[in-house]
Amino acid sequence: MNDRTAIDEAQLDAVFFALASEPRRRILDILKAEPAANVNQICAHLEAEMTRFAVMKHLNTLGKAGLVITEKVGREKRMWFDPTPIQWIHQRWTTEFSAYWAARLTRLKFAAEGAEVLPLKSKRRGPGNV
Amino acid sequence: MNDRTAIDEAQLDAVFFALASEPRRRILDILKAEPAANVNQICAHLEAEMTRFAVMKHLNTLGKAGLVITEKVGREKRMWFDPTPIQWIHQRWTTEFSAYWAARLTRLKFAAEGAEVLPLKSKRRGPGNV
DNA sequence: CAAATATGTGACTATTAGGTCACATATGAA
DNA sequence: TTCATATGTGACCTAATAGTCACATATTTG
Repeated sequence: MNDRTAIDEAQLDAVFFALASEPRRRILDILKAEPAANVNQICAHLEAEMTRFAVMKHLNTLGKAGLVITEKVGREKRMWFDPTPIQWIHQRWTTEFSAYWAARLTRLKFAAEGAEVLPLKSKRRGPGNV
Repeated sequence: MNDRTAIDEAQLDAVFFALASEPRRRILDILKAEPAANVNQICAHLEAEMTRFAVMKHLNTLGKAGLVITEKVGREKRMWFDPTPIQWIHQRWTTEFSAYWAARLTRLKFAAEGAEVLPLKSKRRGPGNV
């Protein structure tokens, strides 16, 4: 396999969703600064804002996104930040999107020369689109 | 100002949230392939899956994230994909996270040599954390 | 003007996320 | 065994999202 370029859309959803939360990004920052931290150690940083249960839910979300890996050690759970999913996205952006940026310049130049960007010929149903 | 490095956390939330949806990413793809498209033209690509109103809500979400810019032309609204917010994130990842990747290798090497990764000395309240 | 087109708004429902809590399990230590 | 620690589970409530629809506005065209 080793298919590093194929990106599952559902996995993308999970990663973006996990990152779309300031508390969860904070948790990743904590795990970056304090690798192998357990649940309570992470909670210690967020005591003022959240209970242990909320933190556990966030950790679960991050785990489902593949951004946090865990290892059970005795009665505690050690956790690490895993940047692999971020590398996927990074790759997608540096390929697909950088190609777009170049093409975009071309189109803007084209539009600046006074041409119609796209002909308007939509044949939609009446108002309401029902 | 021209402060390209400062990233507002709320704006980050908006961008990640907007990208955490397969339909919204599809809309961005459509806008990349069809710049200056109006609402109905975008709807034409999603007719089977969504009504016009749902598409408008997604466009609104993308607009709040700064991923789509609009221009009113007569009675229609032309739209473009704006990759600027993605460039912010891209920058953050290529600086902050690449620094972490290097540090992580160091830590894994350290851990592999048999050392305790972190001393356990949490002094939390009893079970339930109430 | 009247009719068709392009878009916008507010209300509504169903689903889901965020957060808290009571309670349960698992492990280590005295 | 007894107790404290570390984590897990399910229920619960509130708020926010996704999607649909009836209706309204603005603009072009005949």
